[in-house]
Amino acid sequence: MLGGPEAEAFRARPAVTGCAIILRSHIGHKRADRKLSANADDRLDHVKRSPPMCGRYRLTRRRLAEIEQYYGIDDTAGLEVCERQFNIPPREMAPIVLGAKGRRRLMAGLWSLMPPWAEALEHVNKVSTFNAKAETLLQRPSFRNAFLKRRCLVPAEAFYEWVGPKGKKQPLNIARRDGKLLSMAGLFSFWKPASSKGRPLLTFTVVTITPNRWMSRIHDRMPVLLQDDEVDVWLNPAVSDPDRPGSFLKAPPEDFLESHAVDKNLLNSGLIDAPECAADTGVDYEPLLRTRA
DNA sequence: CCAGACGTTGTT
DNA sequence: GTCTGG
DNA sequence: CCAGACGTTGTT
DNA sequence: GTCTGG
Repeated sequence: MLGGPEAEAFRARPAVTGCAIILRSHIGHKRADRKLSANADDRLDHVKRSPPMCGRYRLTRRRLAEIEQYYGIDDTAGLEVCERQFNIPPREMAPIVLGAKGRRRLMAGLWSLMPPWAEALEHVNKVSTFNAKAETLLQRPSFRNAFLKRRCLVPAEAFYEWVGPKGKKQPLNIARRDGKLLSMAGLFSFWKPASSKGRPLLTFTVVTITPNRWMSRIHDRMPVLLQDDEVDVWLNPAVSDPDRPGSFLKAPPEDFLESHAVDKNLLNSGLIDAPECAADTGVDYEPLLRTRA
């Protein structure tokens, strides 16, 4: 797997882009239909549209071999469309681990879950679906069936989180203390427009939970980070405790993670995808952390 | 019943 | 498709 | 997630 | 303020 042709394709991404660019050109192309829902949106004053958490992370190609080894991947597909590595934002393509039928596949997916009834990719510009709250997975039409039947892993070297007041936001790199890969709990779907005869688009979301004590200094949500022995259970719903399907949706141990400051000029815009995004700037962010109640 | 939403969490 | 709001 | 834009026409 | 783009 280490030096296979697909691995090569993954490393040497083509100059001419694939789906990602096509997707981007589709998303946001049509805006006329927003007028139709404007009145309805105005009435939803209890549903605020705001940025969710866990909205940026890192997964680099140089660790592909480790990814394959760590998850026991026996097949990879379409990874060349994953353009981002060091600074991956929502609605970009990124690799996820599917565990269907005992096989572990690493496939490129769009970071924003498309529900089956969505008519067009613009859906993800109207309804935020790149995070899903663990507490309400069974209640949300957008996530319920995916939670019951279509779970995945979202592998990450680190995720980024911001601390401090608006205008002075300081990004932090949050990773495992032991240096291993993070396994964020995810849900996936294969989506295509009703009229389309093309190949469906794989899409995914990252499940979030209330944070542990360590993480609560930084934020009031965190991604569900599966422990090594929870990965199989998550991927295979049939094995999950049927009475408490979400019993392993919990925050990790207090000593699981570590953090360091990263360059806000590189991270904040979302445009830059460079190796330096991971570098510790040495900035003292302690004063920016939340004071616990 | 029909119409319309369907989602996240920060900040003041 | 399924749920909520009216 | 944050940064940065924020617009129009017609027609079926 | 709210949406899109990356």
